[in-house]
Formats: sequence, structure tokens, C-alpha cells
Amino acid sequence: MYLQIIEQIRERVAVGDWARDAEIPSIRQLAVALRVSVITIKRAYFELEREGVIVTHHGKPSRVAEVPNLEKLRGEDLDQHLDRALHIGALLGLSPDELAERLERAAKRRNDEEQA
Amino acid sequence: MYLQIIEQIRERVAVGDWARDAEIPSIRQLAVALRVSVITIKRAYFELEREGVIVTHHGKPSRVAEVPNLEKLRGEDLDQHLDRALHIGALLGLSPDELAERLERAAKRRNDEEQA
Amino acid sequence: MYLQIIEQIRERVAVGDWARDAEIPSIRQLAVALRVSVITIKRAYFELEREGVIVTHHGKPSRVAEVPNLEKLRGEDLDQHLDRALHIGALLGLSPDELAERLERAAKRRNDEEQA
Amino acid sequence: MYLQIIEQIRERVAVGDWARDAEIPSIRQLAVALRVSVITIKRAYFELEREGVIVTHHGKPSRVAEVPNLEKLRGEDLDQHLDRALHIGALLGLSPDELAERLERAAKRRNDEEQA
DNA sequence: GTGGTCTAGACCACA
DNA sequence: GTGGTCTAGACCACC
Repeated sequence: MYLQIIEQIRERVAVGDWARDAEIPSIRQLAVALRVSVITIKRAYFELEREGVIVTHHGKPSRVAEVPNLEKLRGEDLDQHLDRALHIGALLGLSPDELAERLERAAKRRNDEEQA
Repeated sequence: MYLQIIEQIRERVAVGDWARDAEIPSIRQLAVALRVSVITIKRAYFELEREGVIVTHHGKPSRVAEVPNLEKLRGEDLDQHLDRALHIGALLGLSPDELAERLERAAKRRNDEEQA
Repeated sequence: MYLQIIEQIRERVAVGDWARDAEIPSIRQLAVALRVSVITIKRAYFELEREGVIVTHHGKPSRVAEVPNLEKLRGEDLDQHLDRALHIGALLGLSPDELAERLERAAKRRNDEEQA
Repeated sequence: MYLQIIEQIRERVAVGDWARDAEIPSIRQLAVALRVSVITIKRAYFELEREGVIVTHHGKPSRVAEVPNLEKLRGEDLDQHLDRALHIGALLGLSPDELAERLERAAKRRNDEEQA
């Protein structure tokens, strides 16, 4: 339950959706947006603070931690995506080379989009 | 054990042995055939449903999901992960080569784990 | 997994967030937004179409069903919220009268906000 | 059976018998004390964790969640549901009285189910 | 020591 | 008949 929420928030921070030191939604806002109980979000924020990903202060809005292990977090997130890609690649019977090639094509696509 | 069963079923669906939208053996039938507990098959079916490979409906027999082009969907899923990996890689300032290398290392890690 | 997504979409339609006959996010958009696999969303949309909540056409964007059992859907959703309220009320040891009073206060609050 | 256990634990926490952030019996201890399987207690603890009542951490002993004012959070959760009920009620064109009546009927339904 | 997972079978709910 | 849930105990992983 709250593990999924933690996962999502961690991803957003890693991906840069939520920049460091930026304010993040209040517990109540998130609860409404995700349509889950306030208690569940509270639990997730508590864990994320333990991990050093976010900081909370009484009364003041929660923020993404100033100098957290962002690099490390991103590295883990990156490896997770690569790992899942490998998993699906295996399901599709792709060879490592084919996968690497697919990665290259994806990179090219991104480049083209940025140019446009 | 249930992982092996999942693998086998995935294979049968991929190969076309079990056609799309076709009924598949009930959990009890399979349990008897494979000489394992009903629960073990149930666990496998549950995972396969999460993956979108099969569909269960309570009183009715389970079926292979009739998603058109399961492979195509998986391909999109794969590209999604690669794309996010590229995004995070960019944030970390990794060059395409470094990312490819990281993918290789991840693949090696997976291989080692399977061997163990 | 996809059950939660179905639940959320049903709620959004019931609540009027997504109006009838309005276009709804594409499978891929939702997959990215919710950070889940494309396959999972596909499965959810499939079920929702079976329920008559949404309609999908090849190539064209999916839409909220024209004249679905919206009334019925809303009724069920309403009762679900009331039921959960009763559940939590019981946990808090509130009497039925106290709960009814709390409902009244909430109604008053809504009214005041609308006036403002 | 595990529902009864959940109920009992909730009661103990609510009453203050088990203080916030205090360690609680291990699943094995409780299993022996209540003469049920470890699994049954595990199931109960799992549900209680989902609700935000307790916290588990793998190798470490489980604790009562140190959420400040669990009651307050529950109250907010309750008001959230009432608010949504009001929203949908408005969409359905229900008068406040009709909504209150519907709440009463829902309460009656719950009561009947408990009796059964 | 702790909690977590896997396999198991009996019983229940739905069709 | 079907799939779904509950209780069970052995074994594993973490601390």
C-alpha cells in the first residue's frame, strides 16, 4: 500500500520532477489526489524522512531534502529501470546486443525530440 | 517452484501453444497434472494476471488475455523503461557509452544471480 | 494492482472529474502518469469497457460512456463513502447521531465555501 | 479469527494499553498466547500496518505507530469521506435530508450484516 | 532473536 | 463446476 506511494515519490525525486529543496504536496493534498487515507501518506512521508529523501517540519510544508543521497538514489533508480528493461527483454527473447541497440535507438529518438 | 510454472505458461502463450482468449486449464487440473498444491498454481495465475498474460473471473474458467499484440505492448513497456533510464542518466551526466556499459553490468549481475 | 486503477477511474467518473463523453487519457499517458506498465492500464480500460463506464474505439481516443449507468455508479460510489465513514466512525466510537451531526457540519462547511 | 485479533489490538492501542511507539509482542509470542498460527497473527499485523496502527521492520520488533494524534488523522479521513459523499450527493440532486436518510440506511445495513 | 515467503489443504463464494 | 480466502507450519532473510 504505502510502499507503492514511497516508490512513486522516490521516483519523482530521482527523476527531477520534484527538485531538491522544493516544497512537496501536503499530506492532505496527496491523500485527496491519490484517493487514499491520510494515515497512509503520513506513514509514507515518515519512512521517506528516515531515508533522508525528504524533510518535514512541524507546521511548515515538507520539502525534498537539501543534499540527500540524491546521486545514490538516482543510481539505484537507474539500475532499477535497466533491470526491468532486461527482464522484459528476456521475455521478448531479445539478445543483449538487440537490447543495447534498442537503447541506442531510444537515445536517438530523445535527441531528435529535443532538437524539435 | 511457482516461478518455474509461470515461466512455462508464459512460454506456452508466447509460442502460441495456448492461443489468445482461449480457455486454459483450471488451477485444480494443473495442480493435479503437475503434482503440486492448488495454491502454488493459484499463486502463478495471480502473477500472470498482474502481468496481463491471463485473465481470471471467479466462477468462470481462466483465459489467455485477448490483448492484441502482447508483444507490442511489452515493447512499449520496455521502451518506457529505457527512456526513463536515459532521462536519469542525463541527470547524472552519464554519456551514452557509460549508460550502455551500465546496462551491460546490470545484465552481468542478472546472469550471476541466475547461476547462483 | 489494476483493481486500484479501475477503482480510481470509476471514482473520477462518478465524482464528475471526468465528464460523460469527455476524452480520457490515452493508455500510454496514464501509464506514464501513474508510473505503471502499459499492460496494466490496458487491462483496466478493458474491464471498465465491459462495465460500460468507458468506450474505446480503434485509433480514436477513449471516452467516458455516453449514457452509462452513471446514476447507478454514483449511487454505489456514494454508499461506499458512507460505508467507510461509518467504519471510521465506529473506530472512533462515534454514535450514529454524532456521525449525522458531523455530516451536517461538513455540509455547512461546503455551503460556506461556495458562498465565499 | 484474524479479524477478532485486529479488533482486540485496535482496542488496546485506542485505550492506551499499548502506548504509541512502544514495542508490541512478536507475532510468535502472540501466536502462542492466543493459541493460533503464526500466520494468523501475521495477517492481523499486516492489516494493522496498512491502517497505520502499527509499524513492522523486518529483523526488529514491531511497534505501535508513533503517528501523533491518530484520532485526529482518522477524523480528517472521516471528514474526507463525508465531503465526497456530499459532493456526489449534490451531483445526484439529493437534499441534505435524503443524504442523511441514506446514511441511516447504510448504518442499518451494516448492523444487519454484523448480526448475521 | 525478529518479520517475510512458500507450499499446503480445507472451506467459502460465485456461476 | 469455477476461482478466492483462511489457517497452517516449515524454511528463509535480516538484525
